[in-house]
Amino acid sequence: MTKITTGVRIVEKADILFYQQGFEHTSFAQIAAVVRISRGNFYYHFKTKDELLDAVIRLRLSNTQQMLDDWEAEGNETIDRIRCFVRILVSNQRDIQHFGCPVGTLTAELSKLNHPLEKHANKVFTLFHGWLKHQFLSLGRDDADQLAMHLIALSQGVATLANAFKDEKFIRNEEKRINEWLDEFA
Amino acid sequence: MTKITTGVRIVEKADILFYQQGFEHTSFAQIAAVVRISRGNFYYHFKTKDELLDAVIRLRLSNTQQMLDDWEAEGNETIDRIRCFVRILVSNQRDIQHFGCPVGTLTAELSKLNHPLEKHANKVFTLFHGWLKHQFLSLGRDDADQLAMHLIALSQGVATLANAFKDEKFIRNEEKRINEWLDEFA
DNA sequence: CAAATAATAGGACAACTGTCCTAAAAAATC
DNA sequence: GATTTTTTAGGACAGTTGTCCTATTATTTG
Repeated sequence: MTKITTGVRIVEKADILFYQQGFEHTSFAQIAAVVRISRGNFYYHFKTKDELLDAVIRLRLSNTQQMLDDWEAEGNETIDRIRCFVRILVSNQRDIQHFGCPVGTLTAELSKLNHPLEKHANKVFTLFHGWLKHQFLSLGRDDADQLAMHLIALSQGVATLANAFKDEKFIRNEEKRINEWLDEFA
Repeated sequence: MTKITTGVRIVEKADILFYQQGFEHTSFAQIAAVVRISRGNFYYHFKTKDELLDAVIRLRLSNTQQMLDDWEAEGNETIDRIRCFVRILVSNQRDIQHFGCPVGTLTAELSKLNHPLEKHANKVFTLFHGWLKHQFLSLGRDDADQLAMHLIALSQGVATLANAFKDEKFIRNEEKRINEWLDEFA
């Protein structure tokens, strides 16, 4: 049982708050309150807000990579691996309705802020894209690149509308539609 | 030639800045500087930032309705009317790459802020949805509601990824894909 | 032209932001 | 147990935020 350092706890809480409230709208004071440290102590762990954001993005990259590796290791058929990706929409349905997709909303926010870490945040998208492309290539598709982009775009759109309309049925409908589309590749 | 009042100019500039920089990240001071009025004078036109946001949303609703009415009046076939909607992605390509979709990004931001005007902003989506549903109904589809949602979701996803990857070709690819999908209904 | 209304400018206000300093407490090391 | 290093708390700092007040200038109305 390894001890969880304060630095890690800060990043984990910041990760959640950035997702639920947005990066800019989340203040040091609020994170400090949630982590239960003083604002002054914050500076010891992270000198700037961007430094903290960088750590949050690295955490997300690591978590995403881990998830993709797990899907790869489960020993499913390729097409079912892709369905794992689609299933995120359903299993994270509640959060998505409340806060949208964590990847899409962060990159959108950083884009508007002209934030230097925008490209860094986009790497999460690149991770998904590389993995999906690899799957479609395994299915012998030479348009794997486009197919991967298309599938990510689809799920992004579903997340955006689910967040706007808070409609549970909509996600189910779209999941079904996507899976039917995937049947063509099986 | 009707005179453009200062109040209207404020709303128009705020509309642009909210789109390019986000609602929260845009300050009164900045809008005042762009409109070339003093910060003090701002209070005469809009008492609170939410009041200004409300006006911006009403402007967007009005502009959107106008655009939909124009598409309706152009006398095209129904399927080509729907293609008008798809074409926004291409004709607004540059802005979308820089700032994403104005509708999707605003609703996403307001959702994270838990802002009371979130539902008001969502009405722009409802406008598009109602119009698209009507078009699909004209094509005799009894799943017009779902089809309209699906098409909006698609374009939202395309906008999100185009913004993240700044990829011009991607939008073209997806436009083509959507139009091929629409061919089935012709 | 005079009176009333509309519009503007400049600044005050408290609250909050990210950042940073310093002194004290806790923990680890020797 | 003494010393060094790590971690913490509290507060200061200048800058910005949305909001609001008041005095002055334009414009319209009678």
